[in-house]
Amino acid sequence: MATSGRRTRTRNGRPLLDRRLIAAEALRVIDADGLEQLSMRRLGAELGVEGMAIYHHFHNKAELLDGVLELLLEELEVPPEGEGTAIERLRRTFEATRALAIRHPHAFLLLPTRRFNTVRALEYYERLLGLFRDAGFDARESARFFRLLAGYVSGAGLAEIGSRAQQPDATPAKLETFSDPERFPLVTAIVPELRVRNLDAIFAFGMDVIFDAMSAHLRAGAARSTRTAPRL
Amino acid sequence: MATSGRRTRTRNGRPLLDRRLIAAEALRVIDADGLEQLSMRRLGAELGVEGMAIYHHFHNKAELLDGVLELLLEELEVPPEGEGTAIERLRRTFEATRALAIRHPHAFLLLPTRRFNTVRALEYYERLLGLFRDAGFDARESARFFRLLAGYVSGAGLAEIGSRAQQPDATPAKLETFSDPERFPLVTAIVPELRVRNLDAIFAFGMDVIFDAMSAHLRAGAARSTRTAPRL
DNA sequence: ACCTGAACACCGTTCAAGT
DNA sequence: ACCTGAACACCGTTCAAGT
Repeated sequence: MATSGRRTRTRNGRPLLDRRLIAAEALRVIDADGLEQLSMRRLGAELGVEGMAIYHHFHNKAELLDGVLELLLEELEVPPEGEGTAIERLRRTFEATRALAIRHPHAFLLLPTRRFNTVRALEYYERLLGLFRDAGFDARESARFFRLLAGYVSGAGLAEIGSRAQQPDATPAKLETFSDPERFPLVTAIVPELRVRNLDAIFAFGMDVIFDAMSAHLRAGAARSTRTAPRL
Repeated sequence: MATSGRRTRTRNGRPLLDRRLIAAEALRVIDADGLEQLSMRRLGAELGVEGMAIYHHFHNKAELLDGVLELLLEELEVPPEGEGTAIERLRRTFEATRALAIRHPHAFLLLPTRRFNTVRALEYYERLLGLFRDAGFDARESARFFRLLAGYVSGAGLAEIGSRAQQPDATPAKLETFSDPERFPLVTAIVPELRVRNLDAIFAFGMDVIFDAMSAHLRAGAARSTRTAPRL
C-alpha cells in the first residue's frame, strides 16, 4: 500500500489532530467533569492546541458531540451471529446499553437525546434491527419492541445514574439516605430498595418482563402462522 | 385574615417577582426556544428586570430549574381515589407523563435528568407510591415496577420528542424521511412504522406489555397469598 | 427587601492572518 | 492544510451600591 498511516507525530511531539482523536479527548473530559464542562477552549487545552483549531475538524460543537456519540456506539457492539440465539443476543445488546450508562454516566445522556445522525449510528441501528428480524419479528413488531426496550434501558439508565452519583448542584435531600416516615412513609419505605446493591436485580426484573412478553409474542405468532390484521 | 395577598402590582405596573412567577416565565422561554436558550439575563429581560434580580429568589440556575421541574410535576397530578381502580389510575398517571413529553418537548428532559430534590417532588412520589400500594404491591415490587414504568415512559418520551421534532443543529439524515434500501434495508423498512400517526399505538403497546405483567403478578401474588422469600 | 450596574471569568463561533 | 489570535456577542455568578 502506498499511503500507510505511519507518519504520526508532527506538531512538535504531539500527533496531528483528527476527528477521532478529538472526540476521544472530549469523551475523557466529559467522563471526568461532566457534559457541561466540555468547552471548545478546554478541549483544545487538553489537546495542546487553541480551541479554535477544533473547528477545522468539526463544523460546530453539535457535530463534535455526534462524534462522541459514535465512540459510545462503538462500545455497544452487537454480538455477532453464532453467539447464542437472536433473542439472547438481543438481551445482551440492551444489557450493554445499561452497562454503558454505568461506565459513562455523564456522556450517556447523548444516547437518548441526540438523534442518530451519523453513518456509524445507522449501521448500529441496522445490526440491531437484524437481531429483531432474526428473532422472528416483522417491521411493525420490531418498531414496538424496539421502542419498549430502548425506552426502558435509556430511561432506567438515566435513573440509575441518578441513583449512583449525587449531582453536586441544586437543593438537598439525597434520596439514598432519605428518611421522613412521618410526612413521606412510602418514599421512606422504598429508599432501601433502591440501594446500589439492588439495582442489578431491579434492572433484570424489567428485562425479564419485556423478554417474557417477546417470547410469548413469538410463540403466539408461530401458533397462528400468518393472519395479522392491522387495527390502526 | 390580616395579610391577604392582594397587594400585587408594585414595580411600576408589573407584579413583584416571586419564585413561581419566575419559574413559569422560565418554562415559557424553554417551551419557546429550548433549554439551552434559557439564561438568567434572557429570563430577566422577559420579566422586565435585570437578570441578576433572579438571584434574589433562587440561589443559582440549578435551583431555578428545580422550580421549573416543580411546575411540570403539577401537570402530572395523580388521579384521586374513586376515579377507577388503583391500576387504572396508575396507567393514567404514566400516560400523563408521556403527554407531558409531547406538551413540553424541551422541558421534559428535566424530568429524567434532575433528581427530585424539592418537597413538591417528594409529595408527587408519595402519591404515586400510594397507587402501587393500593394496587397491592409491596415496597420491593413497587420499586421494580416503578423503575420499569418510569424508565419506559421517560426513555420513550425522549425518543418521541426526537421523532416529532427535528433538532436544528448537527448533521443531516432526518430519520422520518430516511430511505437507503441498499445500505440500510432494515432501517428503511422501519421508518414508516415510526411515523407520528403510529406513535400512540407504539406507546400503548409497551404500556400493555408492562401492565399485563403487573396484573399477572398481582394474580399470582393473590393465589399464593404470602410466601415471598428474598433471594439475594 | 428588592433590584441595579459593574465586574470577573468564562462561553461558541467567525475570520483574517500566519506557516 | 492546519493552526493562531483577536474579536463579537454572549454566559453564570458575585458584590457593592442604590431605593
